[in-house]
Amino acid sequence: MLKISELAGLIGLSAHTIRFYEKHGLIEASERSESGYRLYSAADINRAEFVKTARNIGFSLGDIAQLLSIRLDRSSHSCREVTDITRNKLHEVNRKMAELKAMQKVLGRLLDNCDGGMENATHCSILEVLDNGGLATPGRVN
Amino acid sequence: MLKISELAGLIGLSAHTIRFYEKHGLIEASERSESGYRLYSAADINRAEFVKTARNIGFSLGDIAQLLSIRLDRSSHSCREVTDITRNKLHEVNRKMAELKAMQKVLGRLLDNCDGGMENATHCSILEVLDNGGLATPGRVN
DNA sequence: GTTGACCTTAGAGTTGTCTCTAAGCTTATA
DNA sequence: TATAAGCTTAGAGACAACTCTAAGGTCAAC
Repeated sequence: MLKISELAGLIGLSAHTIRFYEKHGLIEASERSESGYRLYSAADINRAEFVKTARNIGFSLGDIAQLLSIRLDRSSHSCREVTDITRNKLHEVNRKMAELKAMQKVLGRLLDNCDGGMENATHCSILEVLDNGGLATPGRVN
Repeated sequence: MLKISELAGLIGLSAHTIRFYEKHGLIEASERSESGYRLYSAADINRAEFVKTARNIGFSLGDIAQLLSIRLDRSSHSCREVTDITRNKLHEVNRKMAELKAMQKVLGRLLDNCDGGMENATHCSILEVLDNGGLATPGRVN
């Protein structure tokens, strides 16, 4: 049985974060010492590692809560439920990527068209673009 | 001179958001009516549009505050300051993109290896991966 | 002169994920 | 036995960027 900071060291989360996850139902200590310290069993550790792994991949705490409830009773959930959660996450990631790509493109163009020298910003092309409502016409390089 | 909801309609922000931006120094109404209504001049409108454009591109409110202070007195700032802000933003976007790409890759592999059928999740390969600390060995397709 | 849309303010609430604090026990070490 | 490190709790604070509410004043139209 591990104490909270031992678990924290093992899985690479702070004790604070572990308590926070506990409050949200993600991690639990199946026992307490006489003095009230949380004690983590092997099963608790596995669960905590599951949480950490899922978090590393990028699942939200809400996603993880769902995955955990499936994991807890695999036989009464379908594999499909798991792939749905995963697919939704992938879609979310794809959406964000698309947004970031658009930003990347615009920022890149802004920089391409601006020399960025130490002279003053009176004719800064980036400020001009911002003043004119954005890159109205697509840049030369598409 | 426009009232707040007129400005809101013009630039596509809510009146709430405009007041919020004002509180953060991004937008201002250079006049007030006798009864205290905000009144926006052409210059105010340009400024508000600048803010909206920068926001659309993805600059944070903090970035925009900096850009505005340069815009307000272009001659005492260098073009370089503007490109620095832009370049920092681009780096941030690149970092996030890299994170998302990693997530995309892992999520894609998880889905590839899981049939996601309606049978129960006893042998769900995604749960197994999560239980085993992630995709330890790189998948076949690299 | 009344209705209804619009305006004002200060301030609270939202979402997600922590992060920290205070005040007070417990345990290990010297 | 003294000290430091570690544990407990409830609850506050941080961050970004809104979003909304309450309570009330103003204005245009009919």
